[in-house]
Amino acid sequence: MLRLYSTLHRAIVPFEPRDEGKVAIYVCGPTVQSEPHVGHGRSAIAFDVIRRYLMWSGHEVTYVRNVTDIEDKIIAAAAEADESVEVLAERMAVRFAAGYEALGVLPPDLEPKATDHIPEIVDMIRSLIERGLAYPSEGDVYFSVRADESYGKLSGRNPDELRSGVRIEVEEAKHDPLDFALWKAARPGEPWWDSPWGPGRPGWHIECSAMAAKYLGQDFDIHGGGTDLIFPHHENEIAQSEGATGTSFVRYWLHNGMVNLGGEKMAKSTGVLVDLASITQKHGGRALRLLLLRAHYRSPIEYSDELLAESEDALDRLQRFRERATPGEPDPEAINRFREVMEDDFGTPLAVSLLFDLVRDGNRQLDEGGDVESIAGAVETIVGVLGLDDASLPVEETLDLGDLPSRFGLEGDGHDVVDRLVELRAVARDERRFDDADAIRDGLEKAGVTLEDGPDGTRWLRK
RNA sequence: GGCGACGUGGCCGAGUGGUUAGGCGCGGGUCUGCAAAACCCGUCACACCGGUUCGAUUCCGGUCGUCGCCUCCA
Repeated sequence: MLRLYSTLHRAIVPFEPRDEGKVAIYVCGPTVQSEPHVGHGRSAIAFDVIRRYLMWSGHEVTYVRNVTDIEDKIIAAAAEADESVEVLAERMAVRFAAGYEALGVLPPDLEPKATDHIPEIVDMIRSLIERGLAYPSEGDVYFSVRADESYGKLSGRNPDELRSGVRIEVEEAKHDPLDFALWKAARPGEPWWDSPWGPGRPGWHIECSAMAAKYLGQDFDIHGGGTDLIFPHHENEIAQSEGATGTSFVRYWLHNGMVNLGGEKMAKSTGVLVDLASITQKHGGRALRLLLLRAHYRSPIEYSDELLAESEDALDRLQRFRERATPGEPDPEAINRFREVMEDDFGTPLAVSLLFDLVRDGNRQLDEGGDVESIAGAVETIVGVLGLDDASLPVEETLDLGDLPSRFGLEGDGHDVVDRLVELRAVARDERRFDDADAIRDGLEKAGVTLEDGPDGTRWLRK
């Protein structure tokens, strides 16, 4: 029985989907205003693993992740880059897609864009006005927070205690400082759409409510996003969706923890961030994926280059075992254990621990000449559900072998030359010319290539 | 100020009322021509102060500290 932590329940609760055997998931995707950073990767990976586990454990999953392609920040970024909002949004959407792919994040079943859903958004706003929960004002439309009795139930905030009034700009047409915009009147030079309230564009919260309703209906199973979205974004989504329909919006709210850098939250706005593409290119997506899965998805996690390097080493250990073992039918005991830790709020740290336990057991048995098909099979299963294989490897850089090839009568610095050098070293060792053999090994080591001698010959890997 | 999370060994990071997390690093050993890899052994852990208990790192209370949200944010 799957149990998961729901922010709304504030506890780990049994998971009971709306429809038996099916799971409908909506995860807040990016606002495509700039390049993705590690924090975006963490959220994507957290919910990707949740999705993969649910699929693997026999659920039919519908996974929706939106793209917010109209927003104040995008408009500002487009103005600064001297290009249209559409072009900038599309350019960044492509960057996000590349980042997700490098991390092995499965493409969503549906990836709706805000700008493709203006009619749905307008309809929802209209319903809110009809129900007395929203009001037009000077071309804007606002949600009336005071009219919503249950407002604050997700974030635990009491409207009377919110200090929102402090920073309200004078020109805003709100009746109450707590109210938030559903529709914003068009300003000169900005994209706009027609509406019953005049030309304008949607507010930031309403798109998710409208798109989730369209593709997943009401009372769907899981809504995900970062903890930084709990308030106000998800609180407002609940207010809008339940206000417009009078029915429950979402059954379980899941939130991933933030990625910190030097103890501070990674964020575009503060400039405290590490660009995702720079990491995936140089180190591959797998190492970062493993790094992130070693912590529970709800915990804050620290990022540093040292920690990434550590994960790379751990990944090497895993890969070496997988190369020397032939997988067969997975060991049922290991699979049960895996299921157990994952059913407990998606315990990937324990799953990773289990993975390395299997690696050690497997290596030991291989050393003793035993059979490890079932262990290797379990490893493959876990690797698959964690999505480690689908993440990218580092981009192969050219090697700098120096004068090593020429010293042994070879040319070039490609991988074929490395293969030839390894062969020459084997000959030298057979002839007990260890000076030559060690010269090749040391030279390769200097170029970042490590040799490992095994019973089936020598293999090399880049370090 | 309000809401919430958290303080674990050299570092990261799980977990538990009394018994091995795991990874990385470090020390020793086996193997190896020497290494690397692999395996084995080891490496004074649970912020502080009270309380409950036969027994607490694990439960309760307090203190100190860190982080997130309260404004756009994964």
